[in-house]
Amino acid sequence: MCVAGKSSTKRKILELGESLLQRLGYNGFSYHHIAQELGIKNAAIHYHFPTKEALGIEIVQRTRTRFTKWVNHPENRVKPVRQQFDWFINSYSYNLKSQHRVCLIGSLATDYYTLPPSMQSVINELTDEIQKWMARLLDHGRQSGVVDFQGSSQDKAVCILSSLTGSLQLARLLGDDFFYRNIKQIYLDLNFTY
Amino acid sequence: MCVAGKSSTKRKILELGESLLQRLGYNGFSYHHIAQELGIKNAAIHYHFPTKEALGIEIVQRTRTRFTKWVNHPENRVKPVRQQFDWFINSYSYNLKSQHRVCLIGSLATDYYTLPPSMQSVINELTDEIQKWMARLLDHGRQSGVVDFQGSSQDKAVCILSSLTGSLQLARLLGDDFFYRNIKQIYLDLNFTY
DNA sequence: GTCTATACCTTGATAGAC
DNA sequence: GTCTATCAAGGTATAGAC
Repeated sequence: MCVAGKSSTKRKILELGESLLQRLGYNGFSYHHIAQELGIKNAAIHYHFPTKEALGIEIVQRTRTRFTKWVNHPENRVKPVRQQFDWFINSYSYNLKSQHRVCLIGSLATDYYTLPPSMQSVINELTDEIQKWMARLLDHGRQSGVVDFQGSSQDKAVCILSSLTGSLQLARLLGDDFFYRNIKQIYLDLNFTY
Repeated sequence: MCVAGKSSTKRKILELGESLLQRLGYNGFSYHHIAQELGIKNAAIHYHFPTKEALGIEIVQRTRTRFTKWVNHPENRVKPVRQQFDWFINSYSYNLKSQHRVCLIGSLATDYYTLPPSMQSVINELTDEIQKWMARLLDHGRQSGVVDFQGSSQDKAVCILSSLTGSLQLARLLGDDFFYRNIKQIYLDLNFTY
């Protein structure tokens, strides 16, 4: 037992599960993958997560908690738009560098209609939260003259989030450069003043 | 037997397989799905496609053939840039309208590391061909003054392809409007002169 | 070309000992 | 918390009759 948070094993399962989910897809990884890599048995995982669904939900909620915490942290809320934007972009670059993971949302989106409804719900909420945050950030940036672009902030946010999701996936087929080209173009099209 | 092309059943399997692949992912559909929906038995599918890998490859190659044929057709090659671009965009809209399919490439990209190497190859080739075509189209469009954008044609192509791939997926979570907002923004950012 | 029957494997999940 | 043992279900694939 671990008083302050999850037991070591539980945390390891969550982290590896997240990695596998992003590397192989929800239907592409199994408890066996986890068991083998952690040197434990199938049943041990079921002790921490009774069902695969339960594991999946906690993986998503963990990501959401991380995002919400960062975004709402007083220190970060007052950061320049550029810095907040960079932080978000970097989280995608991190995925690319970590064995070419695709983003959690994209991974679950392609498997969406094979997922239990409970998982569909949590991934919806996460995505909605990110979308709204990005639209607000762009709007704020434009009003303060830091960025410039055509159209509504929401449409621009949609476009950027989509291309981040997609480029992480296509980079698997066409090479890392595909992702970095996309990033470059995104920054170019935002006309940052500094 | 069917002299001019595939037997009726084989074609039905291919079409349904493509649909299932784009709706449920490569690891999310099985021969049982196909058998049930077509009212045939498991073994009948194996007669036409000895392995799932063989089926997957032919689905991808069919898509590639369709693309190559359209793009290289003399009639289409001389079409205005705008019309060629619209055709491509519409093929994505069609996926959205067809039970929220994601694009074939995006679907296989998330499952990429669980796929047999032979499938990885064909999907790579398809994607590369599309990417190059799009870059050429944008380049041609800019030189003839039909579109205007910042940066290289290749980077812009990467950005557009990525966002199309991603928005089709995220529209499953956040609604069809997500996809259409992306389309709107893409056109806006290209500054078509007509 | 399609069927029945079946082999074999992987998967998610449970029971009960330690 | 972790193990052994086991299960039922579902997956791909094959053999052979029709």
